[in-house]
Amino acid sequence: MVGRKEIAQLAGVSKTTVTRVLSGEGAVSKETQEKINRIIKETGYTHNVIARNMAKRRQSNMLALLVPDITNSYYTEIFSAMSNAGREYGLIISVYNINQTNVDEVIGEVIANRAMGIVNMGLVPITHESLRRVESANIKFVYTGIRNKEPFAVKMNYYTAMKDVILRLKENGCRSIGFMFGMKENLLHDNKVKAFKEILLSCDCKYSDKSILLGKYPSKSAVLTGYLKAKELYADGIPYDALFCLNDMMAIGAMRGVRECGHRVPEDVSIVGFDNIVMGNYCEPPIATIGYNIQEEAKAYVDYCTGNLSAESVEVVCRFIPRASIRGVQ
Amino acid sequence: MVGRKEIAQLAGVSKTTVTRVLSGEGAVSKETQEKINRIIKETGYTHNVIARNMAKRRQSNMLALLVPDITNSYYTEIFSAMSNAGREYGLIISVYNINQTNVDEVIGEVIANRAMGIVNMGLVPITHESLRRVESANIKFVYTGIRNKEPFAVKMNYYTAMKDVILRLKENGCRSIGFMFGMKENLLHDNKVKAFKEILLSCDCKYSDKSILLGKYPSKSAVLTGYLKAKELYADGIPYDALFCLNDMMAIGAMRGVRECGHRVPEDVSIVGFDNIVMGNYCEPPIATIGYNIQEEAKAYVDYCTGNLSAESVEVVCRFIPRASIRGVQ
DNA sequence: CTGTTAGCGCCTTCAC
DNA sequence: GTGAAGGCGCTAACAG
Repeated sequence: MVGRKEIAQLAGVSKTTVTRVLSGEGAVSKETQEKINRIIKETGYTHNVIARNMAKRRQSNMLALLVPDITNSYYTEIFSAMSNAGREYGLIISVYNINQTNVDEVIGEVIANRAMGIVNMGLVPITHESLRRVESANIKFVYTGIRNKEPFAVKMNYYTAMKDVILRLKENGCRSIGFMFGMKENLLHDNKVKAFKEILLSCDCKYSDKSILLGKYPSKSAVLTGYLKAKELYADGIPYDALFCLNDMMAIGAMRGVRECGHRVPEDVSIVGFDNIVMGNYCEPPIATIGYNIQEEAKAYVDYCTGNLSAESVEVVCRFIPRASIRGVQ
Repeated sequence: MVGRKEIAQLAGVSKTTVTRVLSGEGAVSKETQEKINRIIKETGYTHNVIARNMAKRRQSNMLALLVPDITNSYYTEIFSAMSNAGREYGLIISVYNINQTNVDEVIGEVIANRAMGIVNMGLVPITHESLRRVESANIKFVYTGIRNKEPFAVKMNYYTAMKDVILRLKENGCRSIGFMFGMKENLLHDNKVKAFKEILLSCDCKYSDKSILLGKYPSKSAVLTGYLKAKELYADGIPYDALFCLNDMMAIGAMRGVRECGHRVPEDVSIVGFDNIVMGNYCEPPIATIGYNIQEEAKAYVDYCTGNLSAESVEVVCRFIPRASIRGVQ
C-alpha cells in the first residue's frame, strides 16, 4: 500500500506539502496541488486516519455508545442517527452492551482505545474509579440514564406527554393503571416513574406501591421482561386495565403475554410504551407510545462530544403518539 | 493521563521492560513484574491501543460490518454475536449502512481507518477499484451477499429448509405460493429465489415469473417494502395464499399489509420469513421462519478476519422453524 | 509557498 | 533479565 512518502517522491515535493493538500490547511500553489491530487488518485493512496489521530490528538475518532439492551431497536435508531450526525466529523460510533458485571471492563476497553467520547445510556452505576479514569483520559462523558454528577446530560421531560396519555386513558374508562418497570435498583434514577406517580396523584387516580410493576430488565431483555411479567400478572384476571411499559420493546412483550392469557388489547387492557420505535407501528395492534426526536437527541450527543455544544444540558421534547393499543383510538 | 514513560520512571526501569510485562512477552523477573503491575494499578495507567496498533501492525483493531438495512434486527443480532466473538481479540465491530450511492465512500472510510477486515452483507455491487484498494490495504474481505470473486465466503444452503416449508404449505392446501423479494438487480445473486424456483418445479407446484414479487428493498427498509408490496398485492383479492418473504422484517411488514386489506394470517395467507429474529416470536401471530445459527455465522466472520480460519468457505446450516403464521401450525 | 526537524506512544531489534 | 535506538505514518513548529 502506497504511503505519503511515495506520493511525495512521485510529485517531487516534501511529505509536508502532501499533508498540506490532504488536510486542506496551509497554502499550496495550485499547480503542485493539482499534481499531488492527480498522483493521489492514480496511486489509490488513502490517508491513514489512525496515524493522524495519534499524531494530532492522541485520541481516536471513535465515540462509544453504551446501551443496556442491544436487542432494543430504539438503540439501533439512536446509533443510526448518531452515525449520520457523526459522518461529517469522520466519527465512528461503536456500540457496547453493558451490564452490572461488565461496565468497568468495557469502560477500560473504551479508554484503551482512546475514544473521544462516551455516551452512556446504560442503567447500571459506574464506579468512581472508572469515572476518574475517563476524566483523566480526557474523554467526554454524556449520561442519559443513571446520574453520576457528570458535566453534561440530556434530559427528557416526560411529564406533559405522560399526562396526555393518562387523561386519555381516564376518559376511556381505565380505572387501574400500572407501570411496568425493570429492576428495583433503577427506580431511584427514573424520571418516568416519578412523573407517573405525580400525575396519577394529581389526576385523582388510584396509586399505590402496587402500581409499579418490577421486572428483570435490563438483566433480561426488555421484550422478554415484558412478556414474562404480563404472563405473571394476567394469568387469572385483569389487575390493571392499562399499562405503561418502560419502553416499546417491553410493551411488545407485554402485549403478547396479555394475549396468551386470553385477554384482548386494547378492549381489556390498554398498553402504551416509550421510544416510538419503528416496529411499534407494525405490531398488531400498533402500539401507542411516547416519542422523542431521535435525530435531535443523537445530534446533541455528537455535538457535545466533538466540542460543538457548549450548553450544560439539552432538553428533549416528548410527545404522545396515540395508536390502537389503547382504548378509544382508531 | 499517565503514560508508559512515567510508570517506567516510577519503577526505576526502562520503557521496554514495562512493555514486556504489558504484553506478557519477553522475560521479566518476578520482582520487577510485580512492582510494575502495582504501579500500573496505582497510577490507573491504561495502555494505548491506537499507538500499539500503529507500531505493531499498522492496522486498527476494527472490523467493519456492512449491512443493507440497519433497521433489520437480524443485523443487530449478527453484530452482537460478532462483538462477543471478537471480544477475546479486543476487536471493535463497526456497522455501516451501505447502499448503491455510498458504498465506495464507506469503503474509503473503512480503508482510511485501516480496518483489519470487512464483512460485506450489503446487496449492492462494489467497484473493482474499491476492491483493489481493499486488497492492497491488506484488509480481509468476506462476502455473504453479492458475489465478487472474493477469496472467502459464507454460504447458506437454504434448499432443504425451504423444501420443508413448501411441502408443509402444500399439505395444508396452499396452491399459489409467492416469493416477496427486493429489487430486480439482486435477483441474479440470490440463492433463496433460485432454490424457491427449483423446489416449486420439483414439487409440481405452480411457478411463473409472477411467482417472484419485486419490491423496493433495500433502497427502502425491509419492513416498509413488505408492507407496501402486500397492500398493493392484496388490495382486492388473494393472489397468493402463501408468501415467502426475503427476511422476517419484510414478513412483519407484509403481515400488516395483508391484514389492512382485510385478510387473515394464516387462514387466508400463510407467511414465512428468513432469519429467525427474536421479534418474529412476539408478533401476532408469531412468524414462521428459516433460521440459522447466528453465533456460528458470526464466529466464522471473526475467525476469518483474525486469521484463525483457513477454510476457503463456511457453510451454515438452515432449518425451518414452524410458527402460527402458516396454516396447520398451532 | 515549501522544506526540515522533532515529536506522538508504542513495538522491535540488537546489544549487553 | 534489561536497556538503547530506530521506526510506524502522520502533524506541528520553525525557518527559509
